[in-house]
Amino acid sequence: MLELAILGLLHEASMHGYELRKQLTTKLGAIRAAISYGSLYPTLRRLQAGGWITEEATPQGAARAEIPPLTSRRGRVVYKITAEGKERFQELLAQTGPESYEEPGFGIHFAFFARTDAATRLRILEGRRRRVEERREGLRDVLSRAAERLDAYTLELQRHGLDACEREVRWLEELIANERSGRPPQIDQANPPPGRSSQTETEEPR
Amino acid sequence: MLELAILGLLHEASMHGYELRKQLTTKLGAIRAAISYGSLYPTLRRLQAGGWITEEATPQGAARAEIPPLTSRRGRVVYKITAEGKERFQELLAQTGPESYEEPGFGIHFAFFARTDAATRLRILEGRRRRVEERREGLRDVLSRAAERLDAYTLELQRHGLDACEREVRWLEELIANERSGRPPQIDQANPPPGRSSQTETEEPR
DNA sequence: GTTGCGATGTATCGCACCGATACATCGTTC
DNA sequence: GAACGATGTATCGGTGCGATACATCGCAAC
Repeated sequence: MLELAILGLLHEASMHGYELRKQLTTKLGAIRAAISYGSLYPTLRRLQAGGWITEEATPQGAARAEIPPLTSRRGRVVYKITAEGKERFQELLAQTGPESYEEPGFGIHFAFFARTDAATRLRILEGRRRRVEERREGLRDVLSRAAERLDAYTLELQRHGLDACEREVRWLEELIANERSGRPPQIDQANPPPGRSSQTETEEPR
Repeated sequence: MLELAILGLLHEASMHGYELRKQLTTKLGAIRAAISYGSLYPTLRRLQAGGWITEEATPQGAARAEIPPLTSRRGRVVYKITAEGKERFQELLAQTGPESYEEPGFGIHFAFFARTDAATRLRILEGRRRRVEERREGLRDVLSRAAERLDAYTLELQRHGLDACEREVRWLEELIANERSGRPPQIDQANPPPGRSSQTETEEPR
């Protein structure tokens, strides 16, 4: 799941790990607190091993290779998505399985909807809705035959959960209606979304 | 975290794994879909190793030890909490750290509030509120200086997350007010919560 | 002036938990 | 009689997290 998010961000611009984490935190702030380095770096390693991303030369140029003997001088490592990585990103984007309907998978997919085709968007939104409805029904069941002798606090928790489910279903309904009406939010102000086609082709080094 | 939940349920009654999972699913249904066996059994193993729980004899009595040669005849294994386990449960219940303010820790603690002392309840509720408020502020920041050039879908996600935060803070406020007024939900109908002090002292075997 | 602190930055380790899978029994339905 | 779904125990690989370590830089306090 993290792979999708990282490829998505690196698709927009090359970055080093620290920056990546910050961007992930704001982009996915609604669905998870903060990405741990214990997840980030191993995932970067994995992506690198798969050939989806590569290391770029550091801003200081050759400096990094020059001073390995003492203190090892670890410079910032800038990661860049490869052509295969872009393909992989598209593949992951279009992939809809059960994990696209659960958190955090749903949230991550949703965060990249601007680069997802309309059919996939709809499939994911409907899949998610179904899931949340099931969850909602489960909670309703427990609450109705509350003979389940659950204490008041536990019941309160279920009530709050049920409320959240109902709210999310309504939210999803709205989004689905928007999608169907062919009026998705897409670009509202002035946001050329992924490609940044104009200007510099290569990232300026500092 | 699972340890707390399992000890809590076994505190109420001895059970085998399958039943435990079902009960966990309904008790914690509001905060997580279903507990995986890949979590449950290792945790039971861990609890057993720590001496917090023990295996009870299976209903069929000696049958289990008799027929190991062929087909190994795996019977149901009933787990029972020990005296040390009850102590451990109290200890975990009273323990308030950062993980008691995050999901899923918060939800699990909350689910056992009926057996938590009032001071701890209040501390957890306030800690949680603080956390959610921080999260809310973070989302507000991102949304206000939306110059963060996030696309419309990502913004919609943040908006939904912000809404959920605001709602939860209000919910927590209410709960905290209730706690302070000394009128916690506790036992509303007729639910003698943990001890089941009357009737059978030893669990009747089927 | 140095000292100490917070931000930037890379990285690993152990652990908790999940999803998939395997295997076995039992009762009911066709 | 066999096919299926519920009950039941258990493991395996993988993902992600929290804690921790280490290093640099700029700036504010003393």
